[in-house]
Amino acid sequence: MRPNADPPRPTDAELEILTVLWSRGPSTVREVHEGIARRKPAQYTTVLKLLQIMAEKGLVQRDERQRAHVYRASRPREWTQQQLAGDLLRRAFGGSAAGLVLGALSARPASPEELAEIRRMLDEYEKGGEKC
Amino acid sequence: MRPNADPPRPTDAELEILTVLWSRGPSTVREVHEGIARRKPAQYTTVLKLLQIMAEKGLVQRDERQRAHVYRASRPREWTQQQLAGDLLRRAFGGSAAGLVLGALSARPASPEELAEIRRMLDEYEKGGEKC
DNA sequence: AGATTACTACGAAGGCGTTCGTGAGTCAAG
DNA sequence: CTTGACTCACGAACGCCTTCGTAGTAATCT
Repeated sequence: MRPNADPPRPTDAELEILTVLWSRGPSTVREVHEGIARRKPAQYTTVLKLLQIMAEKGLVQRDERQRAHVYRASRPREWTQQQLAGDLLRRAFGGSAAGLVLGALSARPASPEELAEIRRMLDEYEKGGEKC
Repeated sequence: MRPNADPPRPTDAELEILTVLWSRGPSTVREVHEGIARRKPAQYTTVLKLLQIMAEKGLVQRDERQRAHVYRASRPREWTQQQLAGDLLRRAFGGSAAGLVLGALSARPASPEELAEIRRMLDEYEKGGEKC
Protein backbone atom coordinates (compact mmCIF):
# COMPACT_ATOMS: atom_id res chain seq x y z
CA MET A 1 0.00 0.00 0.00
CA ARG A 2 2.66 2.49 0.97
CA PRO A 3 5.75 1.11 -0.70
CA ASN A 4 8.22 3.64 0.61
CA ALA A 5 7.06 3.94 4.18
CA ASP A 6 8.90 2.13 6.95
CA PRO A 7 7.14 -1.05 7.92
CA PRO A 8 6.05 -1.24 11.56
CA ARG A 9 7.86 -3.19 14.22
CA PRO A 10 7.24 -6.91 13.63
CA THR A 11 5.38 -8.87 16.27
CA ASP A 12 6.64 -12.12 17.76
CA ALA A 13 5.02 -14.42 15.22
CA GLU A 14 6.01 -12.13 12.38
CA LEU A 15 9.61 -12.14 13.53
CA GLU A 16 9.67 -15.92 13.39
CA ILE A 17 8.51 -15.84 9.81
CA LEU A 18 11.00 -13.14 8.89
CA THR A 19 13.75 -15.28 10.39
CA VAL A 20 12.85 -18.09 8.02
CA LEU A 21 12.75 -15.72 5.06
CA TRP A 22 16.09 -14.21 5.94
CA SER A 23 17.80 -17.57 6.16
CA ARG A 24 16.05 -19.27 3.24
CA GLY A 25 15.64 -16.29 0.95
CA PRO A 26 12.43 -15.74 -1.05
CA SER A 27 10.08 -18.62 -0.31
CA THR A 28 6.60 -19.92 -0.88
CA VAL A 29 4.10 -20.30 1.92
CA ARG A 30 4.78 -24.01 1.98
CA GLU A 31 8.48 -23.52 2.40
CA VAL A 32 8.00 -21.02 5.19
CA HIS A 33 5.56 -23.37 6.84
CA GLU A 34 8.06 -26.20 6.74
CA GLY A 35 10.71 -23.91 8.18
CA ILE A 36 8.43 -22.83 10.99
CA ALA A 37 6.94 -26.18 11.85
CA ARG A 38 10.28 -27.54 12.96
CA ARG A 39 10.05 -25.57 16.18
CA LYS A 40 6.43 -24.57 16.56
CA PRO A 41 3.46 -26.56 15.33
CA ALA A 42 1.31 -24.32 13.13
CA GLN A 43 -1.30 -24.86 10.48
CA TYR A 44 -0.52 -24.05 6.91
CA THR A 45 -3.29 -21.46 6.71
CA THR A 46 -1.99 -19.74 9.81
CA VAL A 47 1.32 -19.08 8.12
CA LEU A 48 -0.51 -18.03 4.97
CA LYS A 49 -2.66 -15.54 6.85
CA LEU A 50 0.35 -14.12 8.64
CA LEU A 51 2.17 -13.62 5.38
CA GLN A 52 -0.85 -11.91 3.84
CA ILE A 53 -1.09 -9.51 6.76
CA MET A 54 2.65 -8.89 6.67
CA ALA A 55 2.36 -8.08 2.97
CA GLU A 56 -0.33 -5.50 3.74
CA LYS A 57 1.89 -3.97 6.41
CA GLY A 58 4.84 -3.89 4.05
CA LEU A 59 6.96 -6.27 6.08
CA VAL A 60 7.22 -8.65 3.14
CA GLN A 61 6.74 -8.36 -0.60
CA ARG A 62 4.82 -10.83 -2.68
CA ASP A 63 5.55 -12.09 -6.14
CA GLU A 64 2.34 -13.47 -7.63
CA ARG A 65 3.73 -14.55 -10.97
CA GLN A 66 3.75 -18.17 -9.95
CA ARG A 67 0.68 -19.94 -8.74
CA ALA A 68 2.41 -20.45 -5.41
CA HIS A 69 3.19 -16.87 -4.47
CA VAL A 70 6.74 -16.14 -3.46
CA TYR A 71 7.37 -13.95 -0.44
CA ARG A 72 10.52 -12.12 0.49
CA ALA A 73 11.40 -9.89 3.42
CA SER A 74 11.22 -6.26 2.37
CA ARG A 75 13.95 -5.23 4.81
CA PRO A 76 17.26 -6.98 5.45
CA ARG A 77 17.83 -8.70 8.73
CA GLU A 78 20.29 -6.06 9.93
CA TRP A 79 17.87 -3.22 9.37
CA THR A 80 15.14 -4.89 11.39
CA GLN A 81 17.54 -5.89 14.13
CA GLN A 82 18.63 -2.29 14.35
CA GLN A 83 15.02 -1.13 14.70
CA LEU A 84 14.34 -3.62 17.45
CA ALA A 85 17.54 -2.89 19.33
CA GLY A 86 16.94 0.85 19.11
CA ASP A 87 13.39 0.41 20.30
CA LEU A 88 14.37 -1.57 23.35
CA LEU A 89 17.26 0.78 24.03
CA ARG A 90 14.90 3.72 24.20
CA ARG A 91 12.02 2.06 26.02
CA ALA A 92 13.82 0.05 28.66
CA PHE A 93 17.30 1.47 28.99
CA GLY A 94 16.72 5.19 28.67
CA GLY A 95 19.05 5.22 25.68
CA SER A 96 22.02 3.83 27.57
CA ALA A 97 23.85 1.50 25.21
CA ALA A 98 26.15 0.41 28.02
CA GLY A 99 23.12 -0.64 30.01
CA LEU A 100 21.84 -2.74 27.14
CA VAL A 101 25.18 -4.46 26.69
CA LEU A 102 25.35 -5.26 30.37
CA GLY A 103 21.80 -6.54 30.33
CA ALA A 104 22.49 -8.81 27.38
CA LEU A 105 25.63 -10.23 28.93
CA SER A 106 23.91 -10.86 32.25
CA ALA A 107 21.02 -12.54 30.52
CA ARG A 108 23.09 -14.97 28.49
CA PRO A 109 26.68 -15.23 29.70
CA ALA A 110 29.05 -14.83 26.79
CA SER A 111 32.08 -16.96 26.08
CA PRO A 112 35.54 -15.36 26.00
CA GLU A 113 35.45 -15.76 22.23
CA GLU A 114 32.25 -13.81 22.02
CA LEU A 115 33.63 -11.10 24.29
CA ALA A 116 36.61 -10.82 21.99
CA GLU A 117 34.28 -10.55 19.04
CA ILE A 118 32.37 -7.74 20.72
CA ARG A 119 35.61 -5.86 21.36
CA ARG A 120 36.68 -6.36 17.77
CA MET A 121 33.35 -5.00 16.69
CA LEU A 122 33.69 -1.97 18.93
CA ASP A 123 37.06 -1.17 17.38
CA GLU A 124 35.71 -1.51 13.90
CA TYR A 125 32.68 0.57 14.72
CA GLU A 126 34.81 3.32 16.23
CA LYS A 127 36.93 3.53 13.10
CA GLY A 128 34.05 3.43 10.66
CA GLY A 129 31.64 5.72 12.42
CA GLU A 130 33.48 9.01 12.12
CA LYS A 131 30.40 11.01 11.33
CA CYS A 132 29.48 13.70 13.80
CA MET B 1 -1.55 -14.60 43.53
CA ARG B 2 1.64 -16.49 42.86
CA PRO B 3 4.16 -14.59 44.94
CA ASN B 4 7.23 -16.58 44.00
CA ALA B 5 6.65 -17.04 40.31
CA ASP B 6 8.48 -14.87 37.82
CA PRO B 7 6.29 -12.08 36.57
CA PRO B 8 5.71 -12.04 32.83
CA ARG B 9 7.45 -9.71 30.45
CA PRO B 10 6.00 -6.21 30.87
CA THR B 11 4.18 -4.64 27.95
CA ASP B 12 4.91 -1.17 26.61
CA ALA B 13 2.50 0.69 28.85
CA GLU B 14 3.53 -1.38 31.84
CA LEU B 15 7.15 -0.60 31.22
CA GLU B 16 6.42 3.10 31.32
CA ILE B 17 4.80 2.71 34.70
CA LEU B 18 7.63 0.59 35.99
CA THR B 19 10.08 3.27 34.89
CA VAL B 20 8.27 5.78 37.06
CA LEU B 21 8.24 3.39 40.02
CA TRP B 22 11.93 2.62 39.63
CA SER B 23 12.91 6.26 39.61
CA ARG B 24 10.45 7.50 42.24
CA GLY B 25 10.34 4.48 44.50
CA PRO B 26 7.06 3.24 46.01
CA SER B 27 4.30 5.58 44.89
CA THR B 28 0.57 6.11 44.95
CA VAL B 29 -1.52 6.02 41.83
CA ARG B 30 -1.65 9.78 41.80
CA GLU B 31 2.10 10.09 41.93
CA VAL B 32 2.57 7.59 39.14
CA HIS B 33 -0.05 9.42 37.13
CA GLU B 34 1.77 12.70 37.53
CA GLY B 35 5.02 11.04 36.54
CA ILE B 36 3.45 9.53 33.43
CA ALA B 37 1.43 12.53 32.30
CA ARG B 38 4.55 14.58 31.68
CA ARG B 39 5.20 12.66 28.48
CA LYS B 40 1.98 10.94 27.58
CA PRO B 41 -1.51 12.25 28.33
CA ALA B 42 -3.43 9.58 30.24
CA GLN B 43 -6.44 9.54 32.50
CA TYR B 44 -6.03 8.82 36.17
CA THR B 45 -8.18 5.72 35.99
CA THR B 46 -6.13 4.36 33.12
CA VAL B 47 -3.04 4.36 35.30
CA LEU B 48 -5.07 2.90 38.15
CA LYS B 49 -6.34 0.05 36.00
CA LEU B 50 -2.87 -0.67 34.68
CA LEU B 51 -1.49 -0.85 38.20
CA GLN B 52 -4.28 -3.18 39.29
CA ILE B 53 -3.57 -5.52 36.40
CA MET B 54 0.13 -5.34 37.07
CA ALA B 55 -0.51 -6.27 40.69
CA GLU B 56 -2.46 -9.33 39.55
CA LYS B 57 0.39 -10.32 37.28
CA GLY B 58 2.92 -9.83 40.03
CA LEU B 59 4.78 -7.03 38.30
CA VAL B 60 4.12 -4.70 41.23
CA GLN B 61 3.16 -5.15 44.85
CA ARG B 62 0.47 -3.17 46.59
CA ASP B 63 0.43 -1.84 50.11
CA GLU B 64 -3.17 -1.19 51.10
CA ARG B 65 -2.53 0.10 54.60
CA GLN B 66 -3.08 3.66 53.55
CA ARG B 67 -6.25 4.80 51.90
CA ALA B 68 -4.22 5.70 48.86
CA HIS B 69 -2.60 2.38 48.08
CA VAL B 70 1.14 2.40 47.58
CA TYR B 71 2.64 0.43 44.71
CA ARG B 72 6.20 -0.68 44.26
CA ALA B 73 7.93 -2.62 41.50
CA SER B 74 8.35 -6.23 42.57
CA ARG B 75 11.56 -6.62 40.57
CA PRO B 76 14.49 -4.22 40.36
CA ARG B 77 15.14 -2.36 37.16
CA GLU B 78 18.24 -4.41 36.36
CA TRP B 79 16.40 -7.70 36.62
CA THR B 80 13.70 -6.59 34.22
CA GLN B 81 16.20 -5.07 31.83
CA GLN B 82 18.02 -8.37 31.81
CA GLN B 83 14.82 -10.23 30.97
CA LEU B 84 14.04 -7.90 28.12
CA ALA B 85 17.55 -7.93 26.72
CA GLY B 86 17.70 -11.71 26.92
CA ASP B 87 14.34 -12.00 25.23
CA LEU B 88 15.31 -9.80 22.31
CA LEU B 89 18.69 -11.50 22.09
CA ARG B 90 17.02 -14.86 21.63
CA ARG B 91 14.13 -13.81 19.40
CA ALA B 92 15.83 -11.42 17.01
CA PHE B 93 19.55 -12.11 17.18
CA GLY B 94 19.70 -15.88 17.47
CA GLY B 95 21.55 -15.48 20.76
CA SER B 96 24.40 -13.49 19.28
CA ALA B 97 25.36 -10.85 21.83
CA ALA B 98 27.75 -9.29 19.36
CA GLY B 99 24.89 -8.85 16.96
CA LEU B 100 22.82 -7.11 19.58
CA VAL B 101 25.64 -4.74 20.48
CA LEU B 102 26.15 -3.87 16.84
CA GLY B 103 22.44 -3.34 16.37
CA ALA B 104 22.24 -1.01 19.35
CA LEU B 105 25.23 1.03 18.23
CA SER B 106 23.88 1.34 14.71
CA ALA B 107 20.50 2.40 16.00
CA ARG B 108 21.76 5.14 18.27
CA PRO B 109 25.36 6.14 17.54
CA ALA B 110 27.33 6.20 20.76
CA SER B 111 29.73 8.88 21.84
CA PRO B 112 33.39 8.01 22.43
CA GLU B 113 32.70 8.35 26.14
CA GLU B 114 29.97 5.78 25.95
CA LEU B 115 32.15 3.43 23.94
CA ALA B 116 34.78 3.73 26.62
CA GLU B 117 32.18 2.95 29.22
CA ILE B 118 31.13 -0.16 27.34
CA ARG B 119 34.73 -1.34 27.17
CA ARG B 120 35.18 -0.71 30.88
CA MET B 121 32.07 -2.74 31.50
CA LEU B 122 33.32 -5.59 29.38
CA ASP B 123 36.55 -5.72 31.38
CA GLU B 124 34.69 -5.72 34.64
CA TYR B 125 32.28 -8.35 33.44
CA GLU B 126 35.11 -10.60 32.29
CA LYS B 127 36.79 -10.40 35.66
CA GLY B 128 33.67 -10.83 37.74
CA GLY B 129 31.92 -13.50 35.74
CA GLU B 130 34.25 -16.41 36.36
CA LYS B 131 31.45 -18.89 36.73
CA CYS B 132 31.59 -21.48 34.02
C1' DA C 1 -14.67 -35.40 -18.06
C1' DG C 2 -14.44 -36.30 -13.29
C1' DA C 3 -11.76 -36.74 -9.16
C1' DT C 4 -7.98 -35.44 -6.46
C1' DT C 5 -4.56 -32.32 -4.96
C1' DA C 6 -2.53 -27.70 -4.17
C1' DC C 7 -3.10 -23.13 -3.36
C1' DT C 8 -5.24 -18.55 -2.12
C1' DA C 9 -8.86 -15.70 0.00
C1' DC C 10 -11.87 -14.74 3.60
C1' DG C 11 -14.29 -14.63 7.85
C1' DA C 12 -14.62 -15.56 12.59
C1' DA C 13 -13.30 -16.60 17.13
C1' DG C 14 -10.60 -15.97 21.33
C1' DG C 15 -7.28 -13.64 23.93
C1' DC C 16 -4.71 -9.71 25.31
C1' DG C 17 -3.53 -4.68 25.82
C1' DT C 18 -5.13 -0.18 26.41
C1' DT C 19 -8.30 3.32 27.42
C1' DC C 20 -11.93 5.42 29.84
C1' DG C 21 -16.57 6.22 32.15
C1' DT C 22 -19.37 5.24 36.01
C1' DG C 23 -20.49 3.88 40.57
C1' DA C 24 -19.51 3.30 45.32
C1' DG C 25 -16.99 4.15 49.45
C1' DT C 26 -14.31 7.31 52.66
C1' DC C 27 -12.86 11.51 54.63
C1' DA C 28 -12.89 16.33 55.78
C1' DA C 29 -14.97 20.82 55.59
C1' DG C 30 -18.98 23.72 55.69
C1' DC D 1 -25.93 16.29 58.16
C1' DT D 2 -24.74 17.50 53.53
C1' DT D 3 -21.50 18.59 50.17
C1' DG D 4 -17.44 18.07 47.67
C1' DA D 5 -12.97 16.04 46.90
C1' DC D 6 -10.50 11.93 46.55
C1' DT D 7 -9.93 7.06 45.97
C1' DC D 8 -10.69 2.31 44.43
C1' DA D 9 -13.33 -1.21 41.78
C1' DC D 10 -15.49 -2.73 37.83
C1' DG D 11 -17.17 -3.27 33.35
C1' DA D 12 -17.22 -2.09 28.62
C1' DA D 13 -15.35 -0.88 24.33
C1' DC D 14 -11.97 -1.01 20.76
C1' DG D 15 -8.23 -2.65 18.23
C1' DC D 16 -4.56 -5.85 17.40
C1' DC D 17 -2.47 -10.59 17.31
C1' DT D 18 -2.99 -15.24 16.49
C1' DT D 19 -5.18 -19.24 15.09
C1' DC D 20 -7.92 -22.00 12.25
C1' DG D 21 -11.92 -23.72 9.35
C1' DT D 22 -14.25 -23.24 5.13
C1' DA D 23 -14.91 -22.00 0.48
C1' DG D 24 -13.40 -21.17 -4.01
C1' DT D 25 -10.08 -21.64 -7.83
C1' DA D 26 -6.42 -23.64 -10.54
C1' DA D 27 -3.55 -27.57 -11.84
C1' DT D 28 -2.94 -32.53 -12.25
C1' DC D 29 -4.03 -37.27 -12.66
C1' DT D 30 -6.85 -41.43 -14.16
